Amino acid sequence: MTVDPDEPTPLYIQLANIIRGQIERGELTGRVPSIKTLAQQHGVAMGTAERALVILRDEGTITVVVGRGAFVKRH
Amino acid sequence: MTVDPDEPTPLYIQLANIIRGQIERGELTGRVPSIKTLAQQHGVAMGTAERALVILRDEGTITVVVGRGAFVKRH
DNA sequence: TGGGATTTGTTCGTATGTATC
DNA sequence: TGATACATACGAACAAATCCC
Repeated sequence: MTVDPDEPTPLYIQLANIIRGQIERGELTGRVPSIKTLAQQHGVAMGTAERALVILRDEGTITVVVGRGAFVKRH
Repeated sequence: MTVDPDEPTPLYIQLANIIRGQIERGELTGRVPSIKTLAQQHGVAMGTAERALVILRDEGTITVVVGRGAFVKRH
């Protein structure tokens, strides 16, 4: 499951949706892959991957620590 | 009043603060200057000015319409 | 103490897309 | 049609925080 440039939905929103889905299904726990890794895996720019993390952070799905990475929040 | 690159506060936040202040003091009503104009006036990149508008939009200070511009919200 | 690697954050410039006038 | 304006995306560079050795 990855991003589709032909979809009308912006790439950074698509990527946020994908990651959120993985978290909700329990496929992704603990540490979220780095921005660089996410960008490479999905074929997008790092700036685009970063925007996806901002969405997930703002909605409370993950916590982000500069220099360490992003982590899935436990409720 | 403009932005200061030597301040630790990010430029896009400084710019958002400046515009919000102008709105609160009644110095800025109706239409907010375009992203291009804001960028030129404050000596920042358009991407930086755009991020400032996103902040003001997300906090409900302005409304943004693609192709038209940004507008101060009346309460 | 220090240096290097990793990672997120900010900023710039540019290009393209989409909507409005 | 053309001009204007916001939105998305890319690539690059640098800063700041963290971690490990």
